[in-house]
Amino acid sequence: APESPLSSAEESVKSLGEPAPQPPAAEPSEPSESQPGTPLPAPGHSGLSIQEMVAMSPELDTYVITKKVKEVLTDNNLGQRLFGETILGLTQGSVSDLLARPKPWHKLSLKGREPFVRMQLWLSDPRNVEKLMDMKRMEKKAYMKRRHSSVSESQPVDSGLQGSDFSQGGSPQHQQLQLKKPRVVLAPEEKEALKRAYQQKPYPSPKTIEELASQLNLKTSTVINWFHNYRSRIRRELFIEEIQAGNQGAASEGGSPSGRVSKAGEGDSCDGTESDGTVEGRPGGAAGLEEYGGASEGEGGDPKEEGGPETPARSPAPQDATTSASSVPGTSGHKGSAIASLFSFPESAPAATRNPRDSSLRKKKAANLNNIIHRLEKAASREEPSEWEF
DNA sequence: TTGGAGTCAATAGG
DNA sequence: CCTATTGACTCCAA
Repeated sequence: APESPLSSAEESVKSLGEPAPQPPAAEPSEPSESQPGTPLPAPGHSGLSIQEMVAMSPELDTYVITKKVKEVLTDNNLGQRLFGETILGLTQGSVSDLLARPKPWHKLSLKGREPFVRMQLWLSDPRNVEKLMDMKRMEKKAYMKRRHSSVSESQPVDSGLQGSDFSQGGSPQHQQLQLKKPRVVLAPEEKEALKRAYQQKPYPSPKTIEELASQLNLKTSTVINWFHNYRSRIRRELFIEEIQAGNQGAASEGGSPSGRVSKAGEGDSCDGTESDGTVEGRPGGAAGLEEYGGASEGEGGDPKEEGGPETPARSPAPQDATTSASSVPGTSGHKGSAIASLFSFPESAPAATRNPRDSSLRKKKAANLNNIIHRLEKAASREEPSEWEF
């Protein structure tokens, strides 16, 4: 068997500065980066680059796509690493995240949509699994080979120094100095404290951050990063609930028990001691305490409905969950233009009516509200307040 | 500069 | 091995 003639390029991606050639045995050390150079070298056939396809891609149902991908991968014992590296050009962790918490299409940036377009393309490739399995075999073969040579090398019970083995490729990486930054791991209590601080003030001032840092004995940058990450991840959970809400009737064929994404939990603000009773099950009704710490207040509390910070109204076109057959239906009139496969979700849209928001997630929305408030205050204190257009 | 979006990559569990 | 989590980084836009 020759080998995979597949879109080859697919992986030659990242060419520059990447240790792509083979699984790193020795670390490539410094992460430096040369410039991106060719962003996406893997257009595959049919001319246009992925970016172009992303640009003209119709709205895709990220939830359905990831669901399908997960199914195919697990059914065939293909790992996220392999899939990510060869098909998406992403690392395992990123793939895991993407598959577990896909953001709705309309909330994704152009860049963020790329992986989904690639997934859709992959799903519509009749030989996708076959190709990946080939890759898998090739990797194993390479691994075996490598292992062998190294074994034979270490066999000689020589005395003396252990010659550092050179990973071929001859990068000069020398001693890495173990200055590899140990990776901060926040203790559960520290996280608790930070979460508590977040509930009071999702957007702490530099001063507050400094205080938190010193109180918790953390670097300022760590606290800053934590807030960035936490906000970002909270936001994402909101998106997910949004998707699930819209994608109710998911009764696909036998199989996926559709894992609940709920996680919730969170201790309440005041005093740590998780008073939490046995809140079992669902994202149960959380007490929606939403008082923002200090700062302004005295709102003329009108129970106003909160409006999403953005995208006032949208019509995600609820796709039917059970999207069968990935292959492109009749559409294929033309010489396999890859784009066609992006339009493979013909089914008419059931156009369901948005049902009232579910309960729960109150807390999260509160944080979101804080977000808005924060911006308003910020705007107010700055230059001419005049227009608060939203 | 600040915040958001995407990712990476180390690491914790299976 | 594999997958999930998560602190840190890179890019970008305002």
